[in-house]
Amino acid sequence: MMRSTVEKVLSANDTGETHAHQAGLLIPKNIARLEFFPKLDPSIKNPRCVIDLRDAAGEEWTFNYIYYNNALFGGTRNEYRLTSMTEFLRHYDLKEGDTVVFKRPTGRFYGVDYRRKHQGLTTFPSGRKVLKLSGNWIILDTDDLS
DNA sequence: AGCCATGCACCG
DNA sequence: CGGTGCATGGCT
Repeated sequence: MMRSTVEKVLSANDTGETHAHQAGLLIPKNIARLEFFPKLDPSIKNPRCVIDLRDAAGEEWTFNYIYYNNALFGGTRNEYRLTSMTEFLRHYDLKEGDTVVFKRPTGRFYGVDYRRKHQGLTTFPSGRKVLKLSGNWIILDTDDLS
């Protein structure tokens, strides 16, 4: 399926809040499989490519998209990452729980955007979202809040 | 599968 | 020499 956008809720490690000097976010395999990002050749070790992006404010960024795949070469790694995102994450002060949105490129540039975490937004095991307000009021079905 | 963590190389 | 990212190991 050719989706036009993908997004990920940032982990603490993604944003650097755990003080891991890891600088980027882990891409879940199901997103990698969409081939939303360029396909990386698994026959070579740690294949990568550069991704040019533009955000809603018109700022341009360059991330690296890497497939750490040494598991296919006798090691233990088998995961995708977008790296070199520190500048972007700091520029918008993105934290754990915030969401980064990627839009399929029209020309040379992918689109990047972000959405702040709702304060008090939680997700029930059923997948239903709940926004807690003051005074014990809550809002159910928060799809239209985005 | 996903997140947390780190030794070291590189670079200002 | 301090900050950053690479490449990898470790834990859940």
